[in-house]
Amino acid sequence: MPQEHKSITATRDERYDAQRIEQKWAERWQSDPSLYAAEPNSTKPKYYVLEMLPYPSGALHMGHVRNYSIGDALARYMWMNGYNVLHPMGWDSFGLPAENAAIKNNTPPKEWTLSNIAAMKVQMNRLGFAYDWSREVTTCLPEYYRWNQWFFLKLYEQGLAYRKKSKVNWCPKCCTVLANEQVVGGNCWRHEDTPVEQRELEQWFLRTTKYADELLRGLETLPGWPDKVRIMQQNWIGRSEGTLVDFDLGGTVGPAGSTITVFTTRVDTIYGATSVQLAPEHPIVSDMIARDAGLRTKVEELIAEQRRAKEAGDIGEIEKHGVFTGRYAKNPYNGEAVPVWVANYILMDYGTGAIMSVPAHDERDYEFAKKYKLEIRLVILPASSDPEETVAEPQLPFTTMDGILVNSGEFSGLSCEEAIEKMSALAEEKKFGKATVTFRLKDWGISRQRYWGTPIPMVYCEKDGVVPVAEKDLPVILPEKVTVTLAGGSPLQGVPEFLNTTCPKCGGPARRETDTMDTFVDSSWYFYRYADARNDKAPFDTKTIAYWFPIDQYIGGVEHAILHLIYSRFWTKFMRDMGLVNNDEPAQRLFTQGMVIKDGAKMSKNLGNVVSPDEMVARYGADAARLYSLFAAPPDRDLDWQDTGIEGIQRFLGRVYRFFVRNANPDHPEWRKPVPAELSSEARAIQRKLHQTIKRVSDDFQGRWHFNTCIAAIMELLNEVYGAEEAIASGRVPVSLIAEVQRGIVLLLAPMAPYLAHELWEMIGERGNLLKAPWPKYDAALAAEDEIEIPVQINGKLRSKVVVPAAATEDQVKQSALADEKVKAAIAGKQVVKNVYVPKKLLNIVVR
RNA sequence: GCCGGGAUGGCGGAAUUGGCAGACGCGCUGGUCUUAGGAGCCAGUGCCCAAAAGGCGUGCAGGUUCAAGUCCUGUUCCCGGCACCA
Repeated sequence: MPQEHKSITATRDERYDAQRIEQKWAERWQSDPSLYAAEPNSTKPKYYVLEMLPYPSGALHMGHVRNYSIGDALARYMWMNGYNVLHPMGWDSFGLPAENAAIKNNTPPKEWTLSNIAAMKVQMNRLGFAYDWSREVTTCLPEYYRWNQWFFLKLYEQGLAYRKKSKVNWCPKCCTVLANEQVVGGNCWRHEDTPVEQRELEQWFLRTTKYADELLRGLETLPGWPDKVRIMQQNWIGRSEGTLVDFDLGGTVGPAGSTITVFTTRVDTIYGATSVQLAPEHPIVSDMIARDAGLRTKVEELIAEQRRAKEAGDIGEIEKHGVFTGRYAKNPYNGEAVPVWVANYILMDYGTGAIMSVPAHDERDYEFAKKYKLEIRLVILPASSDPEETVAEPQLPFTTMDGILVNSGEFSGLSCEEAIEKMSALAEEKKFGKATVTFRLKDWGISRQRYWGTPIPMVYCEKDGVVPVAEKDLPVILPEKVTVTLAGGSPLQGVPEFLNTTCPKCGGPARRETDTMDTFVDSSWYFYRYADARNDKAPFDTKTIAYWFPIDQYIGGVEHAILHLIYSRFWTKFMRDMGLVNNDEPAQRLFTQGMVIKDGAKMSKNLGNVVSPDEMVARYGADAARLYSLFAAPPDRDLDWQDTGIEGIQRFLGRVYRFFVRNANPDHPEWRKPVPAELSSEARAIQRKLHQTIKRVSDDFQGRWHFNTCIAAIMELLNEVYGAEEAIASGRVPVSLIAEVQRGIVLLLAPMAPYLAHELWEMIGERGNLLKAPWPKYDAALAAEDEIEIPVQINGKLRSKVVVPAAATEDQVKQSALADEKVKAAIAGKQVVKNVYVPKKLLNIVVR
């Protein structure tokens, strides 16, 4: 036996040299920039596959390799299936790290960024990703960011961009404000150990809340998005239906008026309201403390407590404190005057910053009332199926909606749901309130007190106030000679030639806005620019967008589930309303790949478990690195990187290579002949496995995207032909079949290991472009088994297996089973109660 | 607290619809070729038992079913998101 396999022993010539092969093809591919270009006027169906663009930090990490390997496999697969594929790449190249590098190394941010881009582009090309670089987008260049400014002007015209003074999140490390979405558990999203401070600043906001409802409803039109992401966005938008109710204070307190409007989702419990609770920062509280020094001290304490809790990220666990203001407010439903309190658990930025407190039917109010000995009044009793039955007093607080109103005047006896409807209607009728909808989603604060970003195209004129820059004067160029520091305000304030300008309206002296835009503005629409990347008249041409959009498949990390993906959806809706695009949503399908981890933890410099893509490519080759990142786990799950795992993949690629070296014979007269219908059983087994493999790989590409099982299937096929090597060597397998198998392997491997696939394609004498070679089709008849093995269970336990022809009937299977020695022994002396036969799957004999 | 996701050999993972648990790969063991093997090739490898026969096995406890990793009830732990949201 060992002798027979002598020929499989590797010789020097058969060695798989990834570096040699990959260098050769990388050169060829780069010499033809049109290779991966999308066709402008194509009759083919379009397919837009997009991976999230990287921040040019200087080097790709394994998460990028994984993300882009998935996208590239899909793009290549779609090319092979005859689609006109758009597969672009770009650089999310504004942002703080460039400024930090500038401070540290005294390198201008632009220089640092562009050299990083150049380096990462080399990495991407070395990995063999098939991008249409003619559409490359670099967000930090004026050709791109001028359109950010243009969009800003459009938003401003429509009242969707506005300036307001408000409490904002401030990261002391970034020295800039952050959007709500960029605050993670009270900390900065980039500095996970840095608590965000609250500062009062005048800032530019985009009115994302205008689309709150549509952003929420739109999620239902996105079945191609992961449930997880949709649920996260749903929670983030936080729609809540409720009622606004005015409580009259009886006499004006100050500029904020004499009415406290509360928001409640449970107006049905209002007869149980025994106090009104105000957020410490409520304007009416400001009025009250203006005339009451004692109250002021206490309220300031509450504000401080609230601020501390917010900054520590545990506002949810704040110990409830409050203070009675000495005032009373009238409940418009029953005319009762209830005490007005200020409490540290009431948030100014949700609802109206004021609530009615119903201790009997709300956990928080209950806790507060217990502490301050406020009245607890039961107004809802649990619903009983039997109206005659006297209901026991429920355990307090009783918060479910499953109840009946009591002690609630004319509304007593109604169910909670009925009551909410009728009571809201009454409020509206009597003009002391109305049904309303509140959202958790806030407007997007986009001002950043940083240098390396898009200048906001506004000027401040002493005479005309806030004036937008004229469209024709765009772009407002970001100056390059700037001293970047991380102290006090935007570095642009220190650049007089930028700062000082003239008013677009009156021509008089004016000052430019020195804040720059959040970099999430850049990434909110970059994928539209790809479709028409060199347009200098408009951000893009609407007709071109209509052809390419929506994106067919977007692929990226789940960490963007809220931030980038909600802003992008907002931007699409605003552009649609402008008439710039026709689609309601940017991407039809979204795929979020799992993280790459090592030794059970996220890769990080601190842990020293970082795997470098460059090192992997140098040691194992790009194909191995790509294939392993597809093989080690299904793409939606986290991937545990194992160095021995990639070695296994490299071994597999070597086995493939050697099989081809030994058996490729394109000059053989039979190489291109059809495979004969009559085959030896050995040859037939290979043919069957080939067709089964084509089916399995195709199914996975179409459906679940479990590339790990695709690759496993190809490995099985290879193992099959290795097992038949002796039959091949001695001519019992027709050359035409070997040719078919080799063509099949190359085609199946082409999307995932393009370098080796191209090399082998050439080796087997193919001259056509593999990138667009048709994806192989399987023949169901050839994939079908002639004989199948049927497991035989006795009472549900596996006892034997019988081999029967694939077409065997139930009776035939039973007969062979009953003839089987093991089965006979197992049922000897017992009575067969019944047989369960699952065609082609299993036979279970139930005995007693 | 609420909302997702997960738990399968020594490891990564497979089992797409309730039908042979552990495909494929890693690791390990043995063999072979070799001056050598850290290359290649072949074989074995869930656990228990000396082996066979057999038994046990998909976080845990129950249940449904001829049949459960898969369905139902309860429960533990891990990961992610949200969190006095009124």
